[in-house]
Amino acid sequence: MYKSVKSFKISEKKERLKNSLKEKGLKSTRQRDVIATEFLRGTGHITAEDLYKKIGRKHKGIGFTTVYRTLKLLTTLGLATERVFADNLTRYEPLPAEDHHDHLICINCGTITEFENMKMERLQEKISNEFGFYTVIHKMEIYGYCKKCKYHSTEVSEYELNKAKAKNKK
Amino acid sequence: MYKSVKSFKISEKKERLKNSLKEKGLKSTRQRDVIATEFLRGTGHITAEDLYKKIGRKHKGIGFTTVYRTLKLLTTLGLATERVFADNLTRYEPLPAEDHHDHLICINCGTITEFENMKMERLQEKISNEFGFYTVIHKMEIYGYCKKCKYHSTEVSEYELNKAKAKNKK
DNA sequence: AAGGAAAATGAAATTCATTTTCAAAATAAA
DNA sequence: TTTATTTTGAAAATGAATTTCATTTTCCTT
Ligand SMILES: [Mn+2]
Ligand SMILES: [Mn+2]
Ligand SMILES: [Zn+2]
Ligand SMILES: [Zn+2]
Repeated sequence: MYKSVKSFKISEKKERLKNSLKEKGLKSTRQRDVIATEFLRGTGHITAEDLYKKIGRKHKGIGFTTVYRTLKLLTTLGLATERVFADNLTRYEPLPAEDHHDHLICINCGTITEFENMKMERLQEKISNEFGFYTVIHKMEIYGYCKKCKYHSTEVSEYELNKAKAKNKK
Repeated sequence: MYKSVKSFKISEKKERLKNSLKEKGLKSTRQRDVIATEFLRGTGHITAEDLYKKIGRKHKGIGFTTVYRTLKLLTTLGLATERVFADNLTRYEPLPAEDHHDHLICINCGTITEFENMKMERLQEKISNEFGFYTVIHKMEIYGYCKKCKYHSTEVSEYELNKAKAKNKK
């Protein structure tokens, strides 16, 4: 039977999750399976809140707390990573991604584009060394207008708008 | 009378503040003067909370809210800028600084070191362009162990410790 | 299969930095 | 002064993140 590359990777990760759980004396549950599956299927950069909503549409009775805790768990187990961009929300993306990467973030439409640049990595390391630093992680984000939004930037930024909405909600 | 370069710059900035206030129909107050002075004297990367405490020692009766609002005001007027590092606290530093700069942050002692690297700036711009982005700002932070802390990292991170303290306070 | 210990769940409560509210005080123009 | 406008600051509100705890579920052992 045909199997896409992506679904293969997902099942591989789910296998890894299952093993890690057993190894640590933790339990496999319906909730963890649903949450992990839905999360790993996604394109990443999702908040616990949004994943909770996404799941809520298809599956009944999975609480926000469990989604939140499962994302934390996946992070602990090396299957996810946390990202905090300028809107100060904690987002998660599946790991291991192709490789280390940084982000371009559109302040109009919120689109997040990933990039990887070895020259940049080496330069960062060089700078770090110059100051006698030992680098653990780095964060590199470029904020601006994406290709699509570049020429329409007289409108109110949807990204800013979302922040405003988030504030006014309820 | 002798005047240091730095105090000259501070009075220059305070002059600018005074003018901006008048221009916008805002008022000059004792609080704003004290807060601006104390802030501009500092080395930057200070939270509203810490500036409030620092001021509290010398001057009586300046509320946290006013410190908070004055830092926001200075930011609006282009005399300060907000920075949010991995501990998720909003810090402020005087502007205009020498130039645009990025940060090296020690995850052991919390020391923040500034650096400026033109090669890095150009490379970022190049990457942005490749994706058709129009760059507005960028964020580049390197987290690791500083020169001092590099060889003592078996101890509990003071940076982490502060986060813990912050949590347990009260 | 039961039994039982340990872990997981989820609604509700808590935390904590940030932001807003509002009544009283201060500022500055007339 | 007088008066309109702004500022102040204590207290309240906000909201995302985290914790609590009673109940339920898992899964290991008889
Ligand atoms: Mn990413
Ligand atoms: Mn700085
Ligand atoms: Zn866009
Ligand atoms: Zn250090």
